[in-house]
Amino acid sequence: MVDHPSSDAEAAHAEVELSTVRLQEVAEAAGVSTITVSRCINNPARVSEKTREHVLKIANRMGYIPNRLASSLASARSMVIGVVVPTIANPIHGMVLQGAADILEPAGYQVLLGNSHFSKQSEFELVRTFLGHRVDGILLTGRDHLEECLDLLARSRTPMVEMFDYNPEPSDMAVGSSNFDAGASLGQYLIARGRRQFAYVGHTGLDDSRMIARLQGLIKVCEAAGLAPPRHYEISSDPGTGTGGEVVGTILRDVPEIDAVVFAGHQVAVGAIRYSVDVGIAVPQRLAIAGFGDSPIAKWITPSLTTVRFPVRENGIEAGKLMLWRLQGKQCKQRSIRLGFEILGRDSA
Amino acid sequence: MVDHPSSDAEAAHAEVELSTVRLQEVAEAAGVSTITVSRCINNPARVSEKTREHVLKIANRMGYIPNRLASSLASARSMVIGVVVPTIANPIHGMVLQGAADILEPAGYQVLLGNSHFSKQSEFELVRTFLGHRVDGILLTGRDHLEECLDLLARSRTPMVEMFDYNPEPSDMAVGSSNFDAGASLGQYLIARGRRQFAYVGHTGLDDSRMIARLQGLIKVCEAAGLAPPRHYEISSDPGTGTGGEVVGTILRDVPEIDAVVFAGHQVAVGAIRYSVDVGIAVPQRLAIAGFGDSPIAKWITPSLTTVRFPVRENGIEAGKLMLWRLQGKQCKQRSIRLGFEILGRDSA
DNA sequence: CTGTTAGCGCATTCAC
DNA sequence: GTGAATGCGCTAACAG
Repeated sequence: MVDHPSSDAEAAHAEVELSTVRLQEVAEAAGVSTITVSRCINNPARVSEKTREHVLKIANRMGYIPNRLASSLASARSMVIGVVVPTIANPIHGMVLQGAADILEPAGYQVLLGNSHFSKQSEFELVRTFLGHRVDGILLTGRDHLEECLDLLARSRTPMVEMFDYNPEPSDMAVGSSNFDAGASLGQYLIARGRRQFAYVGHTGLDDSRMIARLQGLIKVCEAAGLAPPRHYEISSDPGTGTGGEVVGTILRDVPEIDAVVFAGHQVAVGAIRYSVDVGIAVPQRLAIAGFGDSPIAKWITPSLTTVRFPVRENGIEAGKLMLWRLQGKQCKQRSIRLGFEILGRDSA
Repeated sequence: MVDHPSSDAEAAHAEVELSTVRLQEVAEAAGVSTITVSRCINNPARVSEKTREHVLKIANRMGYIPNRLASSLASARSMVIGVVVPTIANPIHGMVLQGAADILEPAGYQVLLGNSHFSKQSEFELVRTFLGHRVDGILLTGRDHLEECLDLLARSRTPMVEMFDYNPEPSDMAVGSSNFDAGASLGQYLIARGRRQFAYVGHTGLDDSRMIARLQGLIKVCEAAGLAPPRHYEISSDPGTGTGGEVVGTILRDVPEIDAVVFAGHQVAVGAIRYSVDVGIAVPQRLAIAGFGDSPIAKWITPSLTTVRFPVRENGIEAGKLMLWRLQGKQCKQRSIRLGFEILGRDSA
């Protein structure tokens, strides 16, 4: 082994070294300028086929991995999209995220993840962090955000999509089903089947406007039908764990006239069915139980859960598409996409 | 309004402008050097309390958001951790991810997400992408990876944790339960309860070593007990959808002697229970059904599913902790953490 | 405790 | 089709 300063020949063998090969080293090894190497990777059309092949072969052999930090800094495009979900432990949001990632990743974008834990304040801080990373776009869950957060977003001119709730006048873009309408439809369904006295069970401490919108829809149809407004209960269990169904016991003890309980989610509704069966509350004869959101368990529990199905994955997909359109300058399409929902009338109500 | 070139006074009012305030502008407005502002943010202890307060107040008022691309480039630390999961639509991996994020985010790290879709090749490409982003660490799912992938990881000297499978000799770090042992234990449990002829149902086209390890554990105990090895079936349904349970019909038609079916997952196992009940296969009298992984549905279906519970969220948490330790230079702890599992003997087997 | 100098690795803008 | 100069915004290392 001769001990000489690094030469082109050596550089070409650097594949066994650290993957800290720089653009410049590739350029030297290939006998071209740095910008040519850059173009071979980002703008192949603007380089002759011959040089391109030559350069790419060398880059490959050297194990060159472009430094996207430097690239993003210089070009002001990070190819990263920040996504804020309340939690990924809940499969619903996992699927939204999956939908968005399935659109964005093939387009060359990476997803930077943030969990708001259902807190608008945390959401705001995540947005700040994302802007620090100079993300090219941001996906938020729901339509209810801190004003400062929307302000910041607007001033930074970062494209933003609100997912999972219909919003006809989004601050930027939005996609989702109307949770108000979903609540109203479910209420109508129950009323049509003879229910007269409702309870609604939400979750304490969660900044989740969707759950509130569902209740408001329910309230509206109660009013319209001349019924008493639903009694509002809140439980502190984490939605998604499926615990907290025992609340139906409390409800019936409080207000025995109640003949229908609507849960803000579906997991807890299933838990409530299970609890009711265990303690001998006849579902649906004595008590109707319904929820929002669907899953295999909702279908397979006995009695099966009457619930509202939302096109979950589509939310992420459409949000991703909206974002891509904007990023590619095609601002032609609508800014707000309304998705539907479906009342799944099963055995529990 | 006077039209004059930007002055310090104006800069201090820039909060209504774009959030493209630079460190230098803050420095000028505060009458200090850029490095001092930098230190106020990243190393407050090395600045006098007086200047710090002064500078931070101004930075705040100007709506300054540090550019982490530039920061990362200059400091060679991105404060980003790349995480590869097969899919986030599956709550199991969602919870692992959640556990990891819950540890990493409070420590100031952001999670860059990648979906491998159960493909080792995709995993490799994601790792490349992550390295391009100069992530400070990488979390992978499972212990089976492309050799080139591990090579690249090692050469880049990027800390890495393999999650969700026990690996006594990880290429870097690892955390998880032994899926082999889990398969063996479940097998023993079933054998002890009189089962003699097994079938195992996996999923086609998935690079998932965990599912294979479970089968191998099962094979071992069958051998040890002098039983025929389990018949191996594969279904093409996406695990997590819960579809594909009809396979038990095929199995019993093929090999009527089979008295126990073990599913690689739990969703499909529940689907199989549901199917069996529907078509009149007596569970567990005629056929035992068991799976891996737990969820409310597994407990609430009738008959309830005998399955193996893994400490899912702990996987993510411990992986996050291992990563943090490494990142903070505390290499004292073990490189591999073994988590346990629990056979949940319920009604289906 | 604070400032100066010198990059980090790449892409943009203009030349040729 | 290719290259040279310049800067993206920040921090490391050293100086004072």
